Amino acid sequence: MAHTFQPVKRVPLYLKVYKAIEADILSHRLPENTTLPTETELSEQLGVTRSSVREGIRLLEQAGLVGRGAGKRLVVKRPQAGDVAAAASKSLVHGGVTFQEVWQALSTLYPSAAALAAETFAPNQVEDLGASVANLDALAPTDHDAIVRAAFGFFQTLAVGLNNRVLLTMLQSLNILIEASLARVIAKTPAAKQRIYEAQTQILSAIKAQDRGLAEQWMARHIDDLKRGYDVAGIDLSEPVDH
Amino acid sequence: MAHTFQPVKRVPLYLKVYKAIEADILSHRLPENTTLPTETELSEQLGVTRSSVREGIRLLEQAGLVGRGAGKRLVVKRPQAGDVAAAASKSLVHGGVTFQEVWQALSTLYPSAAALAAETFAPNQVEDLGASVANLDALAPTDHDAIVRAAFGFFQTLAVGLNNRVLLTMLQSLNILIEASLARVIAKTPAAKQRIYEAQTQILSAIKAQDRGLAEQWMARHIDDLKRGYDVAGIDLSEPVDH
DNA sequence: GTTGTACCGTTGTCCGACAACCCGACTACG
DNA sequence: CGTAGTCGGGTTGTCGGACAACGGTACAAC
Repeated sequence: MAHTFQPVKRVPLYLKVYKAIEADILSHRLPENTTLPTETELSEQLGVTRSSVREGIRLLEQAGLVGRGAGKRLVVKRPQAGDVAAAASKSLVHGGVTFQEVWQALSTLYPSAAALAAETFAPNQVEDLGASVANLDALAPTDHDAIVRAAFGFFQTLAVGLNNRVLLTMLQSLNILIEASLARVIAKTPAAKQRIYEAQTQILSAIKAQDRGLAEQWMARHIDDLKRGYDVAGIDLSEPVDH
Repeated sequence: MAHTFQPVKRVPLYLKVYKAIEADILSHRLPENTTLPTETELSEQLGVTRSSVREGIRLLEQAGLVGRGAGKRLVVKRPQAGDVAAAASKSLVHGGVTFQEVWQALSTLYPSAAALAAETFAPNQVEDLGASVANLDALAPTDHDAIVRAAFGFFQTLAVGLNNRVLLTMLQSLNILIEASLARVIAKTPAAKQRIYEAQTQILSAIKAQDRGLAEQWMARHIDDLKRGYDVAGIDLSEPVDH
């Protein structure tokens, strides 16, 4: 086989600036909450103009590695699960994923997550979940916005309770992806509150009883039930999730 | 309750530039592969200096919404699943997630994914999976790098075959998160190739037989087995995944 | 047909300047 | 004493202009 050459890579300065600072952050040479030097100082230390430094900073900013602190100085940040989830969801939406794909992911991930919760939840976490369900129960069946918030509150409490940032990020991404559309569906489904309440109650008691299989089953049914609302509302599942 | 005021928001121009272009991209007014105007033209159209435009462009760049095309002009891009997964993994690593969390996520997600594969895979997809396993089988038990690549090839083929970009993104994130460390583990485990081969063969035949439960079980065992390698290698699972 | 050359448009980088703004210190006033 | 003005220094945000580096194209030369 003939030898082929790699294209030589020329790296713009602003990218080098980004890489340089990123490396120091990822290696913890710049710990969380450190305030970075001023742009002028950075430009002196790195030997490039302030313009290039600023362009590099924009990249760091968008990557969630730094943020503006109290004054205006840059501060090293660690990305929160919520931020990562939001960014990922945005990209996925823009990538054109369909409702079908999101629902399949929900059906795949959430039942297993419920099973895990049944196994690992401490009594006070079960209590939190119970509070979430009670919160839903107290609402008027016509207050659709509040019902949606409460329904997601249950999922959110469950996700947070798993105490696992990887799973949390994934579950939150899914939540974000369906939240908007599910709100529309619930607004059109008269018995929504009742059905959600019953399903979540069943899931709750399965988790309380530490019954993996049951929690998984009921969560699967719950997701399925929510999904059915889309058919009823006439939403085509093969369409991209909109923004 | 006393009335409280929202902090007044001052939006820098470069952010407005970002939002403006992002909005046009997300709404498909700028479809994929569109070449954007030159920086000078953008600065004229938007009424700001080129510097501000450039800072906005860096944000778009990092968000994966645009990329440099053939020449050097900016081209509208849609984020690929791989990009999103890479970005998410990076953030999670920087967030300090532990091996424990990653493995729990793997054990939660992959068995369900295998079950889904058993249900949905077409014969030619099963064939692809089989090729992946055969590929592994052909390797020398000492060629650790190749074994790692082949093992991940199986996971990758399975993830792609699901034909679901949401799940693909999540599964790929997990792959990236353990890839480096798993390579180290496999290098230290003599019987690694054999054990991986057997597990993946079992999973394959379960999928071929369209047996959800069996595929799920074997995948769970496979993941468990891989995880055990960490204990043997003396890696503390409560430590953060390193970079 | 390949190589050399010249030109042009675009990006990358630099410089210098200034307005807007945050913050701390200090003063004046009630 | 405490609150509201005022001032000055430090920093970011924005501007404009300048030029080198590079990609692409067109054309001539070998």
